[in-house]
Amino acid sequence: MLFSELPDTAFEHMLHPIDHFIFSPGSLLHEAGRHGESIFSIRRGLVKLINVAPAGVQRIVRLLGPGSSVGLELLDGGEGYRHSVVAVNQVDACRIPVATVKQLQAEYPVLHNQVRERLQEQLDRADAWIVSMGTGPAKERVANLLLMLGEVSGDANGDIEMLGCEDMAAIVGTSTETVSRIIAELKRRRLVYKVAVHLYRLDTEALRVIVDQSVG
Amino acid sequence: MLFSELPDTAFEHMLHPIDHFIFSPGSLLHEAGRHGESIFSIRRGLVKLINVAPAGVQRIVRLLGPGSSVGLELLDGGEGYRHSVVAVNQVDACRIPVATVKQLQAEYPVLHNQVRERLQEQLDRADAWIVSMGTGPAKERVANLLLMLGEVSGDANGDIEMLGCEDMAAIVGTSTETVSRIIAELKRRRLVYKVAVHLYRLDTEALRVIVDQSVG
DNA sequence: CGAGGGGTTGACGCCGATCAAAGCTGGTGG
DNA sequence: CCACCAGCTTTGATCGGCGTCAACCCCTCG
Repeated sequence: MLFSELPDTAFEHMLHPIDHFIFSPGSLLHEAGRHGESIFSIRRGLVKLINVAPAGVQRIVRLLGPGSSVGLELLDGGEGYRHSVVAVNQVDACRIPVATVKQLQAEYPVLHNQVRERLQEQLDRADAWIVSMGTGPAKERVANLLLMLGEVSGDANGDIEMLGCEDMAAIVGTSTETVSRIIAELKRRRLVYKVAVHLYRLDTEALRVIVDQSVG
Repeated sequence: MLFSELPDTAFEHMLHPIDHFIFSPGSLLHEAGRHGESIFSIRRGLVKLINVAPAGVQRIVRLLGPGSSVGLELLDGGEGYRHSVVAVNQVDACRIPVATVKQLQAEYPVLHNQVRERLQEQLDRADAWIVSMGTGPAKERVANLLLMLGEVSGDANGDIEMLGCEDMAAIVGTSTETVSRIIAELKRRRLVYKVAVHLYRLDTEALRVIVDQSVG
C-alpha cells in the first residue's frame, strides 16, 4: 500500500475522504485525458492501462496488480489521466484524493519516497515491456506474457486468470488469430492447462525455454 | 536542470562535488547492473538507454536529451543502474552524487517534486515508445522515430543528427536492412535530405502523413 | 592509397496479417 | 431446466511484409 510507512495518526484530521471501491471486470476506473482528483491504490485484482492511439487501434502498455498505484500523474497538476484504466477481473481499490496525497507528503516526507518508488517500479515495468512484448517472434512474446501474468497476478499456486485473445493481442502487438493459434498450441502441448473456469496453470519451466529460444 | 528551482545558497556547504563532464560520441556514461554513485543531468546532446536482453540482442528503450536526468533509479538504493547509457553525439552533462541529491531533498522538499516530474516524464516517454515504436508497419515506426528525433534533439531549424542504421533498428525493432531500405526511400522521395555532414532536415508534414497512414 | 566498417541492394523464404467460416461456451429468457 | 443466441475462440487458405543471406558499394580513416 501507498501509505504503509505512515503512522495511523496521519489520517485523523484528513480533509478529504479515502474511499474503498470494488470494480467489476471490464469496468472503467478512469478515462485517458479526463481531468480527475483521484489516485487509486490497487489492493486486489488486475487492471490494464490503455494508450489510445489516434486510430481506433488501442495498445495496452501496462498491467498493474496489488500494491501498485494508478493515476500518480495527477500529482503533476493540470494534465489529466494519461491512460484509460480498465479492471481485468474483480478489482479491489482505494480511491485517494490528490489533495490528500499532497497534504500527507508535506507532513510526512517519507511519502515522497513511496511515490517515487512506485513511479520507478512502473518505469522499470515499462522498459521490460518494451523489450519482452516488442521483440522477437510472436510465440516468445506470448510465452513472456503468460509468465508475467503468473508473477503479477498469480495466486499461491501460480495459477492465472486467462485474458481474452483481444487483450493479449493488444499487449503483444499481433492479431487475435495469431494469439489464438499460439495459445491453442500451448494447450495442446500441455504447457498451459485449465484447472477451473478461467483459471489456468502454467508449465513455467517449459515456457521459459520458449522465451529463451532465440538466445540459443 | 534538476536544480533549477533551488537557491544558489543551496550549494555552499556541499559535502560532495558536482562535476561537469563532456562525453564524446559512443562513450559510455554507465553500464547496466553496475553499482554507482552518480546521477547525470544532460545539458546538451543525446544519450541512448539500452536494455541488454539475455541474448546479445540489445534494444534501445529511450532517447534522452537536454533537461533529462539519467540514473535516478539509484535513489532507490542497492540496485545499481538499470540500463547501459551511451552518448549518441557529443554530450555535455553534470555528474551529481546520489548523496548530494538526498541531502538537498531533505533541505529543499521542492526537489522531491523535480525528481518526480522527471520520472513521470520518462514514464510518459516509455509509454509513447511502446505504442509508436512497437505498433504498425516498419515504415510508420521509422517515420515516427525521425519525428521524435526532431522533437527531442532537433536544433532551431529542426535538423537532426542522423543515427546509424543499427541504432535505428534497435529502436524500432527491425533488421538494419529494413531500416536502410526505408531511409533510402525517404531520401529518394526527399522527405529527408542532407544539409551538412550527419545533419539532415525533415519534411515534417509528409512524415506525419506516413505516421497516420493506418489511421486513414 | 589501401583497408575496413557501414550503408545499399537483390533474391528468397517464412512468419504472421487478413479474410472467411465454423465450433464453443457462457449467459439469458422462456 | 433447457434451448437459443451472441460473442469469442478455433481453424483454414492466401498473400504481403520483413528477416535473412549474400554481394557490392561508398565513404572514412589510417
